[in-house]
Amino acid sequence: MARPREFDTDAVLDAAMRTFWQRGYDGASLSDLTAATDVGRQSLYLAFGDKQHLYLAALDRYREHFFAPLVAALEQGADVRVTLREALLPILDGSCTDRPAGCMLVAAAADRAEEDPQVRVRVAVAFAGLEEALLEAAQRARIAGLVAHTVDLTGWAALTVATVQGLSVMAAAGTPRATLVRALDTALAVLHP
Amino acid sequence: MARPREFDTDAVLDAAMRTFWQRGYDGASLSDLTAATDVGRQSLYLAFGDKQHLYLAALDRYREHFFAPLVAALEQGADVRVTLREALLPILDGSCTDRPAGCMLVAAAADRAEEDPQVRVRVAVAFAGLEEALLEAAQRARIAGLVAHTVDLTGWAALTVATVQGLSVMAAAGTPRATLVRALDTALAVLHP
DNA sequence: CAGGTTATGGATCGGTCAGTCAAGTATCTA
DNA sequence: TAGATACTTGACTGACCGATCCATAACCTG
Repeated sequence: MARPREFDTDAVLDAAMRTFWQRGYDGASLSDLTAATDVGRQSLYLAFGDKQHLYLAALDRYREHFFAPLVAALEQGADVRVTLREALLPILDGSCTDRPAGCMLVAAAADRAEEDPQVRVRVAVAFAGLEEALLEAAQRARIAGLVAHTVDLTGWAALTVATVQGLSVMAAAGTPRATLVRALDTALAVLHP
Repeated sequence: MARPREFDTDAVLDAAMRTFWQRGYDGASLSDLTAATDVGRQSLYLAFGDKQHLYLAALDRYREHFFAPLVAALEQGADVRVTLREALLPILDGSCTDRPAGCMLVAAAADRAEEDPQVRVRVAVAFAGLEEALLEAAQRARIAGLVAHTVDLTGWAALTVATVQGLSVMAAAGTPRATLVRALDTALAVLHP
């Protein structure tokens, strides 16, 4: 060992994540990243490799901190409608000032998946996991009599994932909150018995 | 008058539209655009102004040629489910080789709306129009007894727009066709009486 | 045909990008 | 304390970006 790092890797990764989340991959320049992290160019390169790998690490951190908890809550048997609504409302409006609008994984799908296969895989795996968790949670709710028997739950899970993705894009694009919330509530109301 | 243009403005705009559609605003460099249109740099600038205005013109052309026909079909009383399905299926898979995957207006929302207010307005107006057309078409279908009385049509219209946007993003990101079609069909099935 | 006007194509501009290099500095181990 | 090791800093590289300049070519009008 020799001279230790002057920065905290987790904090730097968090700042980088928010920069990518807000501005996208191309929109976040190395200058933006060094400014946001308060870490020099070369130190970033030594610690994380190139820009692509820093982005992948930031995306993994996003999944771990913001996406996985939603999936975990669904898997642990939380109420589908309550869980989804609580998880998504902060995404939909700009009122949540501690984070950028929209879902970073959806943004990654929109502006990075086509060019970077590793991003494509991460996005696909994440949303496949969400869809599966939604399906199983809805099936449990049906057994408990909380969901109508006329709803095709497989289709509903796919529909809900697509809706969440659409809501995320339009939230980041500035669509009025009311429209987004109405769409979300309808998707949840479909389940009503 | 003096020397006339050597190129057809419509054809050039069409090529530029497809280039922006496929690669996004930042991803489409002027070199890409001159290559795709087979028109020189300076000629593009004289004919369309700068890159931003060329993009706006391309976006308007997209709306006119690909988006407006869907809205018009809905307004003219075509069957909601059939019209939506026919319009969206070509977007969802890569099998439609005559155009890039996904909806250009959704792509514009994702990667350009935040920076360009004119793009934001165009996106908002277009999807507000789609939502209104969907609502009115569903209301007419309900009167004709083709739609269940238990569905909140206002919410369904908002939900469907969000779903379409989500499908578009994930189609462009390479999500398997089957998942996308299932989500679309479920959104349409919600209307069933 | 002459004069004016516009389109074209190539060279080039300043600026920014991701990424690298090298010199200096701080810390650990022996 | 000496030397090895690793981090930091800032200047720098080549490539590409959007945009502009300019000389030339093509066309219309009078």
